[in-house]
Amino acid sequence: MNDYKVKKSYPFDAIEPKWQKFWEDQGLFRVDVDNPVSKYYCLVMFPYPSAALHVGHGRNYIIGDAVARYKMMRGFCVLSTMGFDAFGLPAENAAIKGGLHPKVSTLNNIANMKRQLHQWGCGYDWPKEVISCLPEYYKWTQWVFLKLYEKGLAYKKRQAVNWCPSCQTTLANEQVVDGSCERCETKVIEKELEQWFFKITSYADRLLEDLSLLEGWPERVRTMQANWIGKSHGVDISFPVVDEKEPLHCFTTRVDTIFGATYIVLAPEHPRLGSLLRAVDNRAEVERAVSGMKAQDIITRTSTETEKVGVFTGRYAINPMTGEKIPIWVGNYVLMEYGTGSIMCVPAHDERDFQFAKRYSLPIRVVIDRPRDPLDVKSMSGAYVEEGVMVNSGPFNGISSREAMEKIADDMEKRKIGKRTVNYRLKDWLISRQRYWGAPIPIIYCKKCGIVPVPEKDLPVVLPDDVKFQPTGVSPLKGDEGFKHAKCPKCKSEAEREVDTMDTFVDSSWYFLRYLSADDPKKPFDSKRVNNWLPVDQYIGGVEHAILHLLYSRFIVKVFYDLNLVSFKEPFQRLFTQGMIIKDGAKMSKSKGNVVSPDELIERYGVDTVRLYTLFIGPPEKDAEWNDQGVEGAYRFLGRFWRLVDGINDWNVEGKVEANVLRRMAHETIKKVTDDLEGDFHFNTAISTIMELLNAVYQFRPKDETDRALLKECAKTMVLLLSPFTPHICEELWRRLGHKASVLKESWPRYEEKHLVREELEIAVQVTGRVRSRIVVPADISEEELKQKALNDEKVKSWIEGKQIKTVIIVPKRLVNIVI
RNA sequence: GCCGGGAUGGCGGAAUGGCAGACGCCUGGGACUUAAAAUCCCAUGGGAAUUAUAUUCCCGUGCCGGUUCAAGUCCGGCUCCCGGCACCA
Repeated sequence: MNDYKVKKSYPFDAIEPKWQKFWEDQGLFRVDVDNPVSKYYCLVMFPYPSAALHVGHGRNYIIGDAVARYKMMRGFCVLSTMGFDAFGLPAENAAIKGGLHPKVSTLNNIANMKRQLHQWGCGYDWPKEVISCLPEYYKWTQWVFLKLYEKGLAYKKRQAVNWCPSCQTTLANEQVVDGSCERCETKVIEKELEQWFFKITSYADRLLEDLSLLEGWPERVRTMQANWIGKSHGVDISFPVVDEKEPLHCFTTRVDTIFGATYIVLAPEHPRLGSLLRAVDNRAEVERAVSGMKAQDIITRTSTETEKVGVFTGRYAINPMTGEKIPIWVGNYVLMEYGTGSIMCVPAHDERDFQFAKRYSLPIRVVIDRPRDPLDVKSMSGAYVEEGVMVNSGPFNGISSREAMEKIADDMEKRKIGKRTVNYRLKDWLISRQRYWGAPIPIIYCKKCGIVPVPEKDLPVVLPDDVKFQPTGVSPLKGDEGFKHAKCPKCKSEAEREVDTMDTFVDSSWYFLRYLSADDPKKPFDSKRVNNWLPVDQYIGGVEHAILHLLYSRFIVKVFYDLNLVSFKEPFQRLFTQGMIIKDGAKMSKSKGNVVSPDELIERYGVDTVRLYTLFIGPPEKDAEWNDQGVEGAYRFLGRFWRLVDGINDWNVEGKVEANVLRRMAHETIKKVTDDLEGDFHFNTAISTIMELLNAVYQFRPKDETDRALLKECAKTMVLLLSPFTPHICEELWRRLGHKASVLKESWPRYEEKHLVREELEIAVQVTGRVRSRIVVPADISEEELKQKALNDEKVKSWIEGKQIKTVIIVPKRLVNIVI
């Protein structure tokens, strides 16, 4: 920032705090949730408490606040709430590095964020605030766990995790850099831990089906969710194993290619592997290769770029359709998480299998052919994955592969060698975290009674404050004897607590219900209230949450629905995902050092300027580049606006704009702004239309009382239209225009159709698609007259002279195209 | 790699298949001023022709091709960039 003082265009520093206090004192954002009349639940994704908000964060809250204010003016009873997703890894990591206790730093951060939100003029029903790291909240997160446990939807199983042997801790995929721990660079290994899961897979079908109910969601988010769930139909085929009783199961979506299955590949983690290798001579060698594959991370393994590596187990299976003996391999590109962890390989018709077969010289057999251009194995450079005609497939030869898909499945089901199944890519939700700063999982392990849930009356299982944060990576809870010690709720004997905490996504999967009963000590939420208020009318947040958070929230709500706790199937009626704010080509973040602090900007220009620029910067669903000079433009506009409405402007221009044009523009502006707010929240175009209106007003010179009344009407309209975006200046100007009540209590301006009508239109005249002239015609001209007028235009004449006119296309109110 | 999205002047962006570049920024010029700031007005995609200084023409929406009277917009094939990928939230 330059050090000279800018002369203020208007006294924002005096008016902004004044109106913030006014809204707060008047309780304009407080809602009596038991008496909703035309309710509107406007929800912004609650944030993780970071040290200070930058202008990139601001976009989310400013959009939410603009929507809430607009809906209030439309007469809705708007509930707009705020809370904090306060558990999480960064606060704990900071504590380990010698920083403050997570509870202290988190609550400090929350206090600062609340100061900033207030400073931004964002109105919330603060008494309903929720903070997920406080026992009053996480007591009920634990209750959610118990409900899922009762329903059989929470279970324990062994699962491989990324483990750093030096830090003695679990790592997220993002903490693994090139196979090593990001902190100490030790090689990361796979380790199996007993962990808690939520059975989201049993809701896979409903989560997929009900996407069709979500018409108010962006199509891309629905597509991403559908792909994430990844439903596929196929056949589970039993392959008998030579010298074994138990067959191997392979799931395939391409049963039509079964006659071309020339080998089988197992995932390195496949449970049958140990027994299959028992009697194999080079067992040690094979196992070494297998552990090498396990060391690769998932992203590398599934990449088609990564070299497919494998090892032959020395064992064989039987292709149940051909009766052939086919080898069983282990390969890095097969994942235990998907399907059955073993695949039948058809190199001629699957790209990955093709690469693998080439590398290890495994047989390739074409079973689906292209009739026009038959395939030849010797010359194939890749797999043929399209449909075609069956060949080399015994009784199925000659029919189409599509038809064969059904016939072969029927045949296999009849002979009991295969079964049609549905498979999902979606995995169960792993909720265990070996960390301190999260809600403890309410489970007790008793030597006699086994796994015993903590009874509801004993909740919350309180997170002990007095723990040691050490850089060993071991969860502080694990070393806390006082916490670990518990009495079995059933038999009262000595027992141990679960020391893992829950994934923070559990906290955030139900918070929108808690807002309605934030201070209720007896229950997590009130069914009657949530049934009145939900689904959320408008949910607003970052597109980075398009899959996980939204899917988990949908899942938990469906579980509550099944428990008769709520009467709605989906939590969020409409979803808006806003884009990120970019600075110098990268996402704004503290670590990249490209953050723009709102505090300085607010001091210099006032918060309405920052809000206006944030909304004007671009279409809100797209990423946008922050530009400090653009802020200046927003500030200039507000100064112009202020001077006009406050009446101190004595512009001395000729009246270029006529009264009837100005009136029409005013009504067009109301229509455009309203349409933008009712549609996709394109604040940028709404604001630019208001700017055009202001520019026109500056070109208008009132001549008489009628003109002055029109001018005043325009001023009033602009104050109301801008008030959701820049509420402080508008609240102030509204008073100066002589009104007593808050703009929020005012109703949204209406436009009149009769004022939108134009008397004359400018029509473009094209000659074979190129604009050659423009003509002004009466708005009610007939097509024939228009055509004649176009043909007789001087400029047009010179282009069509001596040419034959093929046809004339007329687009009403827009153009005439003369095709020669 | 897989899934989703994007690419338009010097910059952010605007455009129901129908006049590309609204609005804002930057820049240049002018008015006001002792001067500056602020403010107000005008110009502003690139190239060319004419000097009649107003107008005309040509080229332009990441790249290659197609459909159409007409394509930033639709179709096919690429390139590059961004988000998510299950322990960041």
